[in-house]
Amino acid sequence: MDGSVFPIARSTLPEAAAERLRALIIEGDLPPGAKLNERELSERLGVSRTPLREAFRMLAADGLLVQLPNRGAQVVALSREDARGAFEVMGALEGLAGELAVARVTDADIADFRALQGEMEAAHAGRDLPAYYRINRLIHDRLNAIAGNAVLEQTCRTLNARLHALRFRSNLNPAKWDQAVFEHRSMIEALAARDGAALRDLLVRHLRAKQQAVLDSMDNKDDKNLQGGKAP
Amino acid sequence: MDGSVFPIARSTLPEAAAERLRALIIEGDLPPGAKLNERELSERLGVSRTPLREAFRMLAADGLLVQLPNRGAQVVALSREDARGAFEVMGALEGLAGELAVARVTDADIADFRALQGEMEAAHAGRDLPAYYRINRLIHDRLNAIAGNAVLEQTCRTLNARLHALRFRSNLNPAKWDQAVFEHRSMIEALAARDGAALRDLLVRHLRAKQQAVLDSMDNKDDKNLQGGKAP
DNA sequence: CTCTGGCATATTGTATACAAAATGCAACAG
DNA sequence: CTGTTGCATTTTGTATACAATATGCCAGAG
Repeated sequence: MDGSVFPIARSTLPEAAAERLRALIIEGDLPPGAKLNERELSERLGVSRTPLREAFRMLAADGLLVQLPNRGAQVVALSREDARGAFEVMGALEGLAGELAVARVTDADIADFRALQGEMEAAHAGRDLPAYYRINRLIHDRLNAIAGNAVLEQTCRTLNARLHALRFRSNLNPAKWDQAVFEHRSMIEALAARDGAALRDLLVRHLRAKQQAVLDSMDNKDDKNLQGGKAP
Repeated sequence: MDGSVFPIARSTLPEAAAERLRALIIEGDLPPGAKLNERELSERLGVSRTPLREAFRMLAADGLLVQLPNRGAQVVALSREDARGAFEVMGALEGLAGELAVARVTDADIADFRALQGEMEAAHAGRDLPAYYRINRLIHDRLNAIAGNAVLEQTCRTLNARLHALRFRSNLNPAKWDQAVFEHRSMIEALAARDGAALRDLLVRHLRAKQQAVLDSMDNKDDKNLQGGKAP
């Protein structure tokens, strides 16, 4: 036997249910504040209440649901403050990822990043927002992977899930989009120069800009009813 | 009715079980790598398997347990790399807390911190390690609270639970203890001076020192068997 | 008309029963 | 003696039944 394991994707029912619910929440199919009826959901998902409840616990731990004793689970309604806080934390984490990545990045990695940056700029030029988001995510995930810190990676993934429901609704305005693409280019240069402090700084600023975009869109009246946030 | 809610501490069985298990794990009563038999544990805790399994999901989300499909749950055995990673993330988070706290800290808060610092130094002088740890935790929690970021606070709390099982075993050597107390004094001065960058830097270094202490103790042969880590 | 109390219903919480999978052991073949 | 196969047992996974709690409605008092 060689050392490599071969974990067959043997997903349990609670995990599968959680994944499905996560998608429904992020997609906006289950809107913020929605109350989740156990019986109804278990029938819709084709599982019994027991594994569904375990799925609830998982999603609650991820911060996607809140569970009130004897009153069931509901989709979390992020307040403006929550969103602000989550982006602040995300900034610190991605900043750390940058610092760590600098110490481990290879020339091959940098070549890959430049290629991804090219794709991103093509998506930007073609005004292909979904492709932009996809590549953007790829780049950030890749950076996290290179950082070589499993705890960091998992924490980021969890936080990202929480933010996705928000970020997808922020209709990136052209000026901010241009700026974001430019920032990405600078980030890759800092990485190539192995300048950890600069990269960290860029990442923190980058996240701060995303935060501002999302907060602005939350202030927008049209979006407000979708969020159901606590703030008046 | 006034706006303040009065949530009667009405804990559900899964929550109570999770809390109890968390204590058992952190206390070392359930050592790293220990396999958790559902039937046996449910009898010991006096609950049925259903709420116990929900407790497992919660603790797994906190990173205190790992659940293998059809093979049950076991207490996580943090590898050296995991511990390193968790401290790195903790450093970034506490650094952020420091930066944020600077913007919101009041003079009254600073007076409180100085008082706590006094207690800490007394504990240090009296070689009262438990008291030191208690006050240390109080100070860090307080800083997080002042930072005013709920997501940050929750993330820190989760990570801390994971690290506690390790930190309690690191037998702080005198030189490092002296150093830690000194660092705390500097931190409070930076806070009083509202110097966010300095405070962040101090916190990151402080965490790095703690990390080193724990990693050293993990390298110590005596502790190794207690950890059951993956690394050889 | 509004508020309170109590009942009927719906929903969540917990225990238990049954199904599926893993584990350990023993018998057997090589 | 070693390794493998199949069975018995144990353990986990899921469904369901029952208990406890919350919710909503209606009647009646003020």
